[in-house]
Amino acid sequence: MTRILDQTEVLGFRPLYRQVRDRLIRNLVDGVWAPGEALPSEMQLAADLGVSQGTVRKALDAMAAENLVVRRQGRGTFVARHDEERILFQFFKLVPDSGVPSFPDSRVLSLSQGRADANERSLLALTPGSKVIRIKRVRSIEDRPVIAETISLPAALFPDLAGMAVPNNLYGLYAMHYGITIANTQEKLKAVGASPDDAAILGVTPGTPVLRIDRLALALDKTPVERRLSICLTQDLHYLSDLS
Amino acid sequence: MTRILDQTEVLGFRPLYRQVRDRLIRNLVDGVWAPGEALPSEMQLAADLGVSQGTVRKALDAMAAENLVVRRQGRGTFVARHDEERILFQFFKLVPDSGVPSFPDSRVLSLSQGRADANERSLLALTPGSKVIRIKRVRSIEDRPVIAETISLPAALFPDLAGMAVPNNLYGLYAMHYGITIANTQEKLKAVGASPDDAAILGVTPGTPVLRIDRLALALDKTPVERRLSICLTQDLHYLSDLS
DNA sequence: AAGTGGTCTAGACCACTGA
DNA sequence: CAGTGGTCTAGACCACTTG
Repeated sequence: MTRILDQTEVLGFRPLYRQVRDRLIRNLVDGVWAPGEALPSEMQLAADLGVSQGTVRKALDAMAAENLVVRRQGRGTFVARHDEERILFQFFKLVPDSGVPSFPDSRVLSLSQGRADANERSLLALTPGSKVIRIKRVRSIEDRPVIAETISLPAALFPDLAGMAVPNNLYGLYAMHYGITIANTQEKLKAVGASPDDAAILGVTPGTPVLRIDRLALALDKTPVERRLSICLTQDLHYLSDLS
Repeated sequence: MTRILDQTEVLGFRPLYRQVRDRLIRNLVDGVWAPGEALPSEMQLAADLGVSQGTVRKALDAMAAENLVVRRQGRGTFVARHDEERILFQFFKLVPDSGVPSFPDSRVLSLSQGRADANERSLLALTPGSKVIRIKRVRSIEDRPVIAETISLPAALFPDLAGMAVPNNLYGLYAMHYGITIANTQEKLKAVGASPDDAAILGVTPGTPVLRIDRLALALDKTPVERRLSICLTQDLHYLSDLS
């Protein structure tokens, strides 16, 4: 592998370690290294790319900060896996008022396919007429239904999904069967009254105050991949947000 | 200033750059450098502390990642200031559904002092009988009241606060007059129905779904400093949470 | 031009893991 | 024990700001 060149001319300046990082992320997107697999060692990568070990280190440290890889002293650098523990820690912010966070069970209510509506088109960057897969499910903690969830996926990205068993941990499915890694999510929260439908699903009266979480999930290359609308009962739960 | 010694013996290993970081944070807590002021240059600090420039750099980079200092190429490293722009970006997550975030105006409804209740004692780590200052205020965006807020402060940390004008930006006041820098906050969100009191303040009917944000703010040294209970109307606003 | 932080390199040594 | 990532150092050069 030959050395990457600086391109100081136009775009202002892109540091070498940035180029190394982008190149390694490209490899992740392309599935060169599978989730859970070890990357080559720093020395190896440095030799391959024609840069110093320190530069590779800086790129890998940045990727570790983005939760794309996990580094373990004495063992190596590994592609981050989308197992439940990681999802729980990274993306699932609803925790019981007293007690430890736990991954909720889920039961699928319906799975259908149709034309994307205006909202889905805008969020998922789809063209008019594009199809989306919609999954509606209810999630329970300690056997009590607490989340009614509607998930919209671009059908083009997920062929044959309709014929598969829908697992509890969807992000694991995206990674495993479609090679799509969710890297970022953006969530917009509001308090609203429960609609009759959602109220029925959750076993409360319509109009009950519920937390409405509108999540958009992006892949490694910033492509929008999933829109998820969650209606949450927060009687015994809260959404935990740490800022610093 | 003499070199800091490793203390590998007991606690397992504390890297040099960590010790440098802790030492610099100690200086921030002690007010050696005021907010907005420039720290000594990397070379200067390295000479003072008897370590290499690279080690100082790593410590400062870590502090920049924690938003404690701001580094500007060609100018220097500055103690982070608690001006409105920074607060807006760092701690204020409520944004209009369409449009740019803006800092809300606020009007104080009451300011009183009393014994901390059980909840305040537990959150603020106070002993029974400790006094707290309570501020109740309403905050408006574009002249519409959208947040009813109750703030509890340990009276011991904020002498004479009752006699001061309460500014819109409280964290600026804490920093300026009391030398207390808010470094982290933890927020717990729930959807609830508005109480009669809050409903009256916000101009809605009791029971209207509102977002309840229970915030605990910590100082640089992890001391709990402020508890803030915000009741928010989210008809035209949402709470924005970016995860990665 | 001088001074700052930012990048990149090279090399030594340390801490941790697993065979 | 060899191999990995983690720390620390020293030095060269680059990009940016200010005078």
